[in-house]
Amino acid sequence: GDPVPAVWSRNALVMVEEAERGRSMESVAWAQDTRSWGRKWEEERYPEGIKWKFLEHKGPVFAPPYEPLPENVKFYYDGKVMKLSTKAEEVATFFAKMLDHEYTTKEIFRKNFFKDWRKEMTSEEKSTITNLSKCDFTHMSQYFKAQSEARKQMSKEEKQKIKEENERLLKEYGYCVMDNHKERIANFKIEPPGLFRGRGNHPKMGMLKRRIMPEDIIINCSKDSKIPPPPPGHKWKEVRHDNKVTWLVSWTENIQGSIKYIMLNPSSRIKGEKDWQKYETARRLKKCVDKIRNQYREDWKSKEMKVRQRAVALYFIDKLALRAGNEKEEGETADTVGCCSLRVEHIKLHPELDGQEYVVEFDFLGKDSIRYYNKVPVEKRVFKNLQLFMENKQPEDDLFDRLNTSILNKHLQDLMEGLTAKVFRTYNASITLQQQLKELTNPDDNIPAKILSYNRANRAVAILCNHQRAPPKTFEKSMMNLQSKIDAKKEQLADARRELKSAKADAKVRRDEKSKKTVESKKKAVQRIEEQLMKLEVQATDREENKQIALGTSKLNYLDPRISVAWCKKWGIPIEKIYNKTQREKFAWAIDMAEEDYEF
DNA sequence: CCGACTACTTAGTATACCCAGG
DNA sequence: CCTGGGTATACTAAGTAGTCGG
Repeated sequence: GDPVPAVWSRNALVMVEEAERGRSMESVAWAQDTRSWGRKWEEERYPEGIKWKFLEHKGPVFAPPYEPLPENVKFYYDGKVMKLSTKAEEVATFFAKMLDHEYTTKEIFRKNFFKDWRKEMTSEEKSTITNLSKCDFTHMSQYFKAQSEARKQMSKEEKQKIKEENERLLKEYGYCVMDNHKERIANFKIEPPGLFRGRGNHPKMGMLKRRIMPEDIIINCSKDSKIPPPPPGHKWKEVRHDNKVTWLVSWTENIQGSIKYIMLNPSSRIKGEKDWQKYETARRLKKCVDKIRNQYREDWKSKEMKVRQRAVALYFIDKLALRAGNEKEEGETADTVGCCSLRVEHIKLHPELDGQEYVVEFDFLGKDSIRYYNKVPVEKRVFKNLQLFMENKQPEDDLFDRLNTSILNKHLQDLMEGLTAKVFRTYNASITLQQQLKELTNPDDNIPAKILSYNRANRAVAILCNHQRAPPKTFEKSMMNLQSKIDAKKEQLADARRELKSAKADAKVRRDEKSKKTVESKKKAVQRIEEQLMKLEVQATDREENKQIALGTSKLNYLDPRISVAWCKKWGIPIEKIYNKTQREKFAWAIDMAEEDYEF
């Protein structure tokens, strides 16, 4: 296999040096501690399930306390001014801040909000405020708009002050020490209270997300570390020392009752190693995917219904990169599905469609309520099986009634160690990128054209994984701007060509050095403008093709970064053209280890 | 096998920020 | 120097998948 990337152990030293250059006593102390821990052990492997041996951090940063509105900002009920209690006012401001958003017009949102708001009211408020439609938040809303406007208009000095305060916070709370590394924490700030905004048609939208207090917080750190003190006058819910998990802080959220965590940044050793491992698992799948494909094709003929369903579902997961589709609690979340949870109503069978045989039409809402719509020709056996699965069922019945993700994953585990449904998405995404890069990269292209090819390869993956985005609000406008830039450039080019022509004619007559030189410089100018024009045109194509497709998600989560690094090395593309700073930090391990001949 | 619980990855959108061009 | 538009980052919701106890 591949060697362990040196980047993590090297980073540890770099981080220590950086800390030592810091001015505050605090950071010097940290640096010294870090170094002594660094001596304790060098990058050793841990026994199964152990995630770390030493963990020290400063605890979370809590949301700023509520600041009551100034006296002159009024709330009106039924046309009359009403002074709200602090608690009721705070919740009202959450609604007022969202007044322009479509959410606040939705029936469920309003109902949930009003119900939770009433819980925060005094008994007098409760008896007065009985109808949300009679509540007038517009003055509050205007006040907040003015506030954010004022924030934009702040002087440079004021903005600088805020920036410095954020930096201070980051420096103090944004890092932890895990073993011999000083690591960046991903989300050290606790989520502030507000109104829950689910995606899609979420039954809980508008509910009050309550303020998290120290008493809700579980701290996880090692016994021999400096345990972070709770804010004065408060206590932690619990301090534990569990080195079988990677999180530093957790609390239970009140909307779904699920646990939220504070964890490390993707640049950290613990996340990076896991990421690397993920792609290694996908590469192991590459070695046996043919066998697995043959196997599930055989299983389409099985006598057992359960086996047939499993085999058809796996075919979808493999061919269409569908998600596994865990069961969800009905009524608790938006109604979305993945492969195993598909219902009869989500597919249509067309024995023939647009000249193709055996077409399956998919139409369902997947993760984040993003619509998956696709017409796919399938093999006859798959088609016949689907007909069988749908026999005597209602639209709302499960398509794969004998199957769930746990059954499927158990089966996959037998086919390959560590294989689960999601590995297929990773595998197919990465292999597609590699193939597309081979196919689309033209060795004679210049760098911008090669990058366009890269983006097209990336886009093929995003389409496969159905990574969509709302077209940016400014899309049309920015396209028009770009087009007028292109037009201007074309005119400039025409001018330059005319000038070149006349310079040539001039040189022919004069036949002197000076006019020859002029021709040369005019030639250069034409070339330069041609290049600029081509760059703009490439940009326009790229942007148009990207209108509704999000490239970021696949780049960050599905594409083995070593493929991209190798491609950059092979074609002499600076890595900065492909990965921004954050991405380079996350993929430091890959940048470190991949050579130009890397094969996924 | 099931449901509850837990830990972790993947996801789109809102907002902050920065820099090119007027 | 200012502005606006485009990119980077922050945010947090919504998935996957494992474990455990009955």
